[in-house]
Amino acid sequence: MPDTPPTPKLRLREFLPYRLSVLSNTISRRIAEIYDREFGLSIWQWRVMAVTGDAPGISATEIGQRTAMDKVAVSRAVAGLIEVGYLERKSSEEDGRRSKLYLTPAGQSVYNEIVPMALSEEQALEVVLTPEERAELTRLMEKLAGSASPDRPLW
Amino acid sequence: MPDTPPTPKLRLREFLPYRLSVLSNTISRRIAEIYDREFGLSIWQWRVMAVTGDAPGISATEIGQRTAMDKVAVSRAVAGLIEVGYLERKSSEEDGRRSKLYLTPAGQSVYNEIVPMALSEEQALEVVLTPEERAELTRLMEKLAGSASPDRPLW
DNA sequence: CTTAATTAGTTTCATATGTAACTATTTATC
DNA sequence: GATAAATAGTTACATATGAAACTAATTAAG
Repeated sequence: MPDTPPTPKLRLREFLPYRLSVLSNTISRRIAEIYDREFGLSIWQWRVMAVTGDAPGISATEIGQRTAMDKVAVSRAVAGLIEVGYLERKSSEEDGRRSKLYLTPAGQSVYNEIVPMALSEEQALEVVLTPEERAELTRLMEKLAGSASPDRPLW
Repeated sequence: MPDTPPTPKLRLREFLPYRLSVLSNTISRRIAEIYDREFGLSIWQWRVMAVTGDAPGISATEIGQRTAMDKVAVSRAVAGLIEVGYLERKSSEEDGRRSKLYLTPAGQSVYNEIVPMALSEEQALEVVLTPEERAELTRLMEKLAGSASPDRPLW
């Protein structure tokens, strides 16, 4: 009678998907708290502002591609930002389905404030790493990203 | 009249919190899909099973600490697992508030099946990294985790 | 002891999120 | 050029999640 193979050990704390998730959530929480407290923005709204500030006239679909958000999330974030007056929508001449998005002056001003804060948060986080380590981390994350979704766009 | 300082550039794709979030979500999604399809388990339920399998008799509060889940999430995951018959609750003799959790035979059997799958998913993911790179990634993530929450328990 | 403060865990309620269905417009096919 | 297929974006609905209130049991303080 054959033995049943013993169940291998798994310790959650050493399990990569778990460790990544906890780390990412810890960081996201911290940052979300700042955006919310300082500007009343959700992470999603902040992402939309970030890419719109970087590429004025961008469409909702493009925002989705650049932010890894699905179209419903983009739609909601955009609606909220228009509501509070940070974003403005113009419909595209060439394509009536599409709309082009722009920061309003108020939105631009929030953007100008939030970007340095975001960058300084990132730096505060990365301060424990040497420049070489940061580069290495990026490289390793890229490798993992490729492994996790081989069909992912290469940017 | 002083110039206003120019807004520094921020590209979301190069922003560490964003990159981490996208990577983590990509991986979590993939794995969640497997647990759900194969065993009808959510990520949270799987985490509870993982630590209960590793430490039978554990309490809900301890599960929360080990899985980075809040007590509401633990409570719900445990309730669901008891419902489907994978987990059993005994109340503690010493402390009437506390309850001790155990995998049922059915739960143990799912556990025995799921652990190898989880480990092999992890390996499939990490296959693009050399052992040295894996160690380095762990080290860098630990550093970041310490930076992100300096008060975090040291395990 | 008796009362207050703490802790374990659950329930409630309000909000966030994802999937699918929908509208409007554009592009492709015949 | 009419009709079908595809695309951009929104809406509706069902479920997930988090914060706060709650219950029950234990521990601390007087």
